[in-house]
This record gives sequence, C-alpha cells and structure tokens, in this order.
Amino acid sequence: MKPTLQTVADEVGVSRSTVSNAYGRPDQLSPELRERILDAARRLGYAGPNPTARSLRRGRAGAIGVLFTDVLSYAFKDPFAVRFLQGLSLAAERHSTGLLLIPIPDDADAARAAVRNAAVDGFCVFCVAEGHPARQAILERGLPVVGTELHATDPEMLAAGVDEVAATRTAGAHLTALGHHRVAIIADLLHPALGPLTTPVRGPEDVSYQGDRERMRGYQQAWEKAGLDWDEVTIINVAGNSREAGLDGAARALDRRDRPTALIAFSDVIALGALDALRARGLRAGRDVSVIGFDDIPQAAEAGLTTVRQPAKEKGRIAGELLLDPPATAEGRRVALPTELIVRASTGPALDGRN
Amino acid sequence: MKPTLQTVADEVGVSRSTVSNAYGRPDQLSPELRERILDAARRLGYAGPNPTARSLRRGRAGAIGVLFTDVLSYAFKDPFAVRFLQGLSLAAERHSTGLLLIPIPDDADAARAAVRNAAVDGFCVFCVAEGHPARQAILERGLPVVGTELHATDPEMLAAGVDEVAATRTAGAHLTALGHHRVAIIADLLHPALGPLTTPVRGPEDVSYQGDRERMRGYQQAWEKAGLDWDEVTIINVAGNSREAGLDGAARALDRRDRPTALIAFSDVIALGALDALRARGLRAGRDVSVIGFDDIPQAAEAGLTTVRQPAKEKGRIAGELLLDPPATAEGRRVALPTELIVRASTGPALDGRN
DNA sequence: TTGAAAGCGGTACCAG
DNA sequence: CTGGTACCGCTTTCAA
Repeated sequence: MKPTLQTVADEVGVSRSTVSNAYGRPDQLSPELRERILDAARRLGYAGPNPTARSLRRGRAGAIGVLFTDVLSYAFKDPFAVRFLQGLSLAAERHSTGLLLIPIPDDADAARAAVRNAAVDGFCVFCVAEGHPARQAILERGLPVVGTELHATDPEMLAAGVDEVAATRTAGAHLTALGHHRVAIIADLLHPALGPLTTPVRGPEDVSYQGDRERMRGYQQAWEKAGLDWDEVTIINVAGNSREAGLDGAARALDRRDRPTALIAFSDVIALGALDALRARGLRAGRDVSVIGFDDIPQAAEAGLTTVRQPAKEKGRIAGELLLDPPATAEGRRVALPTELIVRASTGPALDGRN
Repeated sequence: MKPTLQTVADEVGVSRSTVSNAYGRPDQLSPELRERILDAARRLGYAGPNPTARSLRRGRAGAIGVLFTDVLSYAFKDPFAVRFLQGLSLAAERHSTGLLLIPIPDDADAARAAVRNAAVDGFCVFCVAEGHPARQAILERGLPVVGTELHATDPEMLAAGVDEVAATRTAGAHLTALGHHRVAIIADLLHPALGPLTTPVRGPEDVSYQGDRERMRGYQQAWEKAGLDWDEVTIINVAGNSREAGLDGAARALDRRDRPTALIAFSDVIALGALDALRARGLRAGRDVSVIGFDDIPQAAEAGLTTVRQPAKEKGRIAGELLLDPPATAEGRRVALPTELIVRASTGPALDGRN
C-alpha cells in the first residue's frame, strides 16, 4: 500500500491537517515538528501530497492543454510551431503549470473524448481547423481557450495573433509592384477531417483554417488594389505543412506550361521546399521565379527568403499569459502582434513575356 | 456554479451512479434513459465527468510526464528528440494517455516541486543528467520510470536504449581504420546544474550524461584496440546540443595548430554544425577533415554525414509502451534497440603528415 | 500551534 | 437496469 498523508500523520502522531501544512504552508507549524514530519515521510517513502487529490481539492489542474493533430509531427516539425511552444512553455513555467500535449485521434468520437478527459485549466488551440470536432468539444468544456486568430468568431476565445489580412496585403503589394500577376499560392489549406483533400480551392471561402483564409484574403486585396485578375492566381493545396509538401506543390506549379512568375507560400517551411524545387530545375529564386513565405523562421534568413515576419515565441508566450491570467476587459483578451515584411533576395522583378 | 454529476442527476431525477454510467458504461442503462441524461447534460452545460475527480477515483492520472530542461528548447530543436517524442506520443495515444511536458526550473527546489506536483502515471526521463535533483525526485515518486540508458544504475528503471559503447566502438574502428588518431570529440557533456561548464573533461568519468559517457567509452575502446594514444584525442565540451554549438566546438578544434584529422560529434545536429565550420574554412568533409555524427537524422543523409543510426521513433514508442504497460519479467523491462554505422561521404582517409 | 470535520466530483461494488 | 454507500487523498475553514 502506498503511503498517504494519513500514514505519515499516524506515524508522527499528528493530524492530517498538520502534515498537509508541513508541505503546503510551512509557516503554520513549528520548524521542529515540520522536520519530524518530513523525516517520517522520507522514512515511509511518502513523496508528498498526491497531485491529483490536491488538484481536485484546489480546483486547479496545474496544466494547460495543447491539442495536436497528426501525432504531434506537425507541431515538432515546423520551427515556427516550435518557437510558439517555447513561448507557451515560458508562460507555463512562470505559473508553475505544465503543458499537456493531447494527440487528437482521427476518430471524431475519440477526439471529443480526449478533450473531455483532459485534466487541464485551459486549452490552447493551435492549428486546429474551425470545423474540427475537437474544437467544439473544447468550447463545451467551458474552460478558457486561447487561439491565434485575432478575429475568431467565438467571442469567448482569447487570442494572441497578427492581422493576417494586413500582413499579406502588404506582401502582395510587394509582389504586384514587382510586376507579378500570374502567381501560384502553395499552402496546406484543407483539413482532412473536414472533407477530401482534392476539393478545389478557388478562393478564401474554401479554406479550412482561418489564418490561411485571411492570408489569402490579403493577397486577394492586393490583387484587387493593383487592378489584377485573381483568376490568374493558381491555388495549389498541399497535404501538410512541410518542406516536402512545399517541394511537391512548387513542382506542380513550375512544371505548368504557363509557369507562374512567383510562388506564394503560406509558411516558410513550404517556401523552403519551393526553393528546393527551383534549385532542382536550375531556376534562380528572385531572378527566374520569385518566392515569398510567411513566419520568418531562422532558416528563412539563411535561404535569403522574402517573408512576413511574425513574433513566434512572443505569440506563444502571450497566448500562455492570456490563458493563465485572463484579462478582465474584453479589449485585453485579444492581443495583436506586429508583422513586418522582410524583403530578401528571393523576390525580384517579374520575368514575364508581357513585361 | 458549474454543473456537476449531481446537478444532472437531480434534473433527470436519477442517482449520480446512473449519470456516471451514462458516460462511462453505456451498457449499464437503457438507451432512452441515457439519451435523456445526455440531453439534460447538454441543456445544463455539463461537459462530462470532471477529469481530475475521475483520475482521483480511478487512481490513474491519464498522462505521462516528460521532463525537459532549457524551457523545452532542446527537445524541440533536435530532430532526434522530435522523433523520439513522436514515438512516445504514438504509444501514449494508443493508451488514451496524454503527454505532460514538465519544464524543469533551474532552481533545484522548484525542480523537485515540479516533479512532485505532476499528475502523471509515470515519467520518461529524457536527457536529464544523472545527478540532477529532478531525477532524484522522480525516483522518490515511486512511479514507473523509463529512460534511454540500457545500463541505468537504478534497477527499477525501465529502458529503451541502444548499446552505446558497442555502437561507438564500431564507429571508432571505422575512423582508426582510415588512419585517424589525432581527433576531436565535440559534445554537450556537462550539465550546468552539476557544476561549471569549464570543468575540464579528460575522459568518460567526467561526463554528466550516461549516454554520452558510454559513447566516449566506445571510442576509447576503439582507440585502445588500434593501439592508439587516447591523449591524442581532444575533448571539446560545448554548451547545448545544437548546430550552433557544433559550429563553435568545431571552430575551436579546427583553428588549433595541430588540427585534428577527424571530428567526432555525439549527435548529428552537432555534426551538422561541424560541417558548417568546415565549409566556412573552405575545408572539404571526408577529404580534408572527416566528420562523424550520431543518430542519423534525416538531414544527415542530405549532408552526406557518416553517422551511427539509431531508431529514434521506435525508441520513443517502446519507451512509452514500457511505461504504460510494464512487463512483468526483469528481462523484458530493458529493451535493446539496434544501431548501425552508416558510412557516407563525410569520412575518408586521414590526411596527416605521419600517414 | 494543532485538530476535527466537511467536502472537492466521481466511481464502483453490491443489493434490489 | 437502477440506486445506496463507501471511499479516492487532500485542503481548508473554524474552534480549541
């Protein structure tokens, strides 16, 4: 039988309360008694109050839940996600809180169950598509929830995000100013749980993820503003947010007869894959074909990738703080982070017959 | 007031047990009653049984704890660690269990507290040095613990690991066969919590981490077997397991007057950094200087890095299975995984005056 | 400074 | 198929 508070109390000849105090409120008893209690505990192999029982009593789980699809692989593969998690963990550490990673099973019922069974004080919804069953289950828990979409539809939702539309509108203006109009967008736009990946994506309304949808809107607005035809934009949906996916998607774009003059990736990892595709074809980025990304991960600088910078770690940190210490006012509950267009060598004037 | 089981029971006019059964054992009550209960729950905004309370009653936390130092950054940065975690999460998912990431605070007392307060069913000790205070605290919890050291000193400890000594003995033989004897070892060998990072490392006994210690032993044995002088081996301790650390460490080795003919990294990320250092000096890997790594992460193949392959994801998966379903027999509690020397272009004959 | 008592929200056995 | 009844292990007033 594992020792409990009672075991120790009996051993020392005091009450449970006193033993509890020895651990949680050292100032409530004499140092000698405390020492005696701790000694006895050590002797009995008692490792301290049971965390679960303590959580139940205190009404605080001591962890925040982070949901992941694809057995975590996405989360760990994208340097942006990694930085975000680092920020989140920073906030968690500050509040003596753990991070509970919850792998979301593919099955919808199992996914809901996973959410319902998570002993957490709040959830961070990171890259979970809006219609996903797990998302609904999270809202039902009635716990604080933080996301990265500044304009999330649910009013209860906390958010640490950037103005995606404005960010890509600027990025788009950069491209149109360089004379690009026949371009291809490459991104992981469709969530598999919501429908077949072959669904054609014509515009923002077909995109599963809110962030990506807004990014597309920004580019659309830039095209409008420049008086360009959105139909000249090819939208290529790829499976997954990864360098390999970017390579595939870019290959599909580059091997068309009317090769686009620029490739727009919705993340840097995808953009990096696009650069790989260019290289494989002997094409020079920023000269033959322009490439633009999103995030500004460290590798983007090395690769000379033009991209939109967003503060990844800070985003995570603020998301964590929002969750662990929710502001009282509605305004404080949505924090907007800045973005910046970082122009590097991968974008240049459009090389186009018509120019 | 948040609704509880009782609230729902009262609403429907049944007992708590029945409501509990409606969630946990659907076969214990009529479908109609169950529907009525679930309906009422929905109406009242009851999201299902409180996970903490359930855990307490069931005696199962539903999560395994994974300890991390350095606010998780190490864990997320090394592709090997990422794969390991993926494997771990795979096992966790199979057992409907979450992964609780526990950032270990620098302060020893806080670290112990973090371990004691974790509501978990077991711990996975991944890259936590042997003398680390958190490690002691883990053992005290009396929960199952899995590590990656096959020859861990604690008999209770479960393990999914490789024969590090044999692996590097083979790798070392490869190098000595190529004529290398004046080499440099580059690795993150000293744990900061255990003493200053400037402590000189002369041999295996000075290394903080068991795995690294054994890797060094393997190389030492290869040197002995080849009749070479271990004193010709320079040991360079770097801070952290990262590409940057590898770059730094290699720089220190390459800029010496008696430049080593080969660089031995204890991880591929460090080896990749070493390749960066070579490149920066116009040196060709495998021609001017040889480089060998450990792990065989995907980037190793791209970089043409000779390395020791170990099954990262499988290691994590097995660690998870061991933890969640500990074998009864002592033999089954330590699983040995295979390693393989993968020879690529980064190693070649020693370029040495004396050869 | 110490202790008694009342839960925190459930689960599971067992009787009906 | 349903309900009564003990707990799970701890924290926290409140009195002594």
